[in-house]
Amino acid sequence: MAKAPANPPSSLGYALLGLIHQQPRAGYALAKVFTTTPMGHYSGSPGAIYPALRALERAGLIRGRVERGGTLRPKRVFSPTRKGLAELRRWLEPPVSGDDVIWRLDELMLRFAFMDRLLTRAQTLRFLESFRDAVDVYVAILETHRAETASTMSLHGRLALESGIAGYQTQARWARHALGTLRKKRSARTRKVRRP
Amino acid sequence: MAKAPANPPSSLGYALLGLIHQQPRAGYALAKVFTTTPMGHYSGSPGAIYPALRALERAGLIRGRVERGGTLRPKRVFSPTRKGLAELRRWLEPPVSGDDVIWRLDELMLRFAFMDRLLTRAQTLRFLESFRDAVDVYVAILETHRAETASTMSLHGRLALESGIAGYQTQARWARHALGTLRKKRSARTRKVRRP
DNA sequence: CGATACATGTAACCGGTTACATGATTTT
DNA sequence: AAAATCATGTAACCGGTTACATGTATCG
Repeated sequence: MAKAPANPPSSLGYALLGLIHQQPRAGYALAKVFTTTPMGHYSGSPGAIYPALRALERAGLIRGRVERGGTLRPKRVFSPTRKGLAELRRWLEPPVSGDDVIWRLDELMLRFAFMDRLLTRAQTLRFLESFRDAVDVYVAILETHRAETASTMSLHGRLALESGIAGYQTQARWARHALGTLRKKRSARTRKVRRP
Repeated sequence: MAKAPANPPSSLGYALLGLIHQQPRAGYALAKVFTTTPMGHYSGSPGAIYPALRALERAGLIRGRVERGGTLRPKRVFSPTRKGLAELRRWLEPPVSGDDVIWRLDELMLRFAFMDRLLTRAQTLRFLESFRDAVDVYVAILETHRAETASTMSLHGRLALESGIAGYQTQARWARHALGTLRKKRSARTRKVRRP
C-alpha cells in the first residue's frame, strides 16, 4: 500500500506536479500558466515557484533536465518520476471530506482537473459523488444555521450567509452536471468499436 | 483625510476588529465565533487569535479591560478605540477591484457583513454596485478564456473552469439580489414618519 | 537601441499552523 | 471524580509574499 510521505508537498507543489505531468515544463513556463490562466488561484511569483520545485526535486518526485535549444540560455525542464506519479495518484484518490469542502474547495477543483489521466473513470465518479454528498451536507448545515440565527442576525449578516449558501448550492449543481457528463460520455475505445 | 497606517491589520485582524465593534468580546469568545459559525473561513486557534489581538492593541486600534465576573478567572474584554473605528471604516469604504474579486472574495463578504453600522446606505450601495461590476467583468474574462481554449482543453479542464464560472455568476446574481433588497428597504426613521 | 519577454534564483519578512503549557470553572 | 468548557498564552516551524539580483534573447 502506498504510504504517505513524512513531508507531503504543499498545495502549490501538487499543482506543479500535476502540470508537469500534463507535459514536462520549466519553472518559467509553469509560472506563466498561473499568470495567464485562471488556474486555481496560485501566484506565479518566482519566490514561490522555484523553492517549491526544489522541494519536489529533493523529495524525488520530479527530475529536471537542462535543455539548450541551440541558444545559450539553459532551462531546466522537469518531468515527474515514477515516485512522483505515485504521489500524484495518492493525492487524487481519497474521497472528499467535509473539511475539504470548507477549507480546500479550490484544491478539490484542481484535483478534478488533473484526474483524467491518472484515475479510472470509476474512481473519478466516486470522487464526484463524494464531492456532491459533502457539499450537500454542508449546504444543509448552513441552512440550519441560517434558520437558527435568522431572528438575531442583521440583514447584512443574513445576506452574506446567503451568498455562501448560494455558492455551495452552485457547486452541488455543478457536481451533478459533471457526473451526468462523465456518465454519458463513452470512452474513445467504446466509440471506435461501435463504428460500423 | 484618513491615512493608511504603515502596517495595516491582516485580514484576520479586520475580522476581529469588526466582531469587537459589533460587541466587545474577549479572545475566547472571538475564537468561538470562528469555530461555531460559518464566518469567513478563519481559524479560531489561540495561536492565531491572541497574537492578532496583541497586534491590534499595539497599533492602538482596540483596548482591553480586565473583567472579573465575581469569579477568579479574569478575562480581557476588548473594545475598539476611536482610531480602531476609523481604521475599520477605511477598510470598508473602497470600491471593489478586480484583484479583490479574484484573490479576496471571502474578505469582501466579510466587509459587507460589517458594513451596516459604519457606512451610509449610499456607500453600501456603491460597494455592491462595484462588486457586481467587478464580478461581471471577471465572468466575461473567464468566458472568453473558455471560448479561446475550448478546443485544446481536456474535458476535465473545461468542467473545472465551468465550475469557476458558475460560482462567479452566482455571486453576480447575489449582488443584484442584495442591491434589490437594500434599495427596497426603508430606513426605520422613514417608516416611523409614514405611520398614520 | 530600448523595451519586453525569457529564465532562474536568493533573502528578509510575515502570518498562520501546530503543538505545547497552564490553570480555573462547570457539568456529568 | 472525571470530563468538558472557559480562558490565555508561547514557540518552533513552514510556506508564500515582496523585493532584489542577474543575465540572455527577441521584437519593434
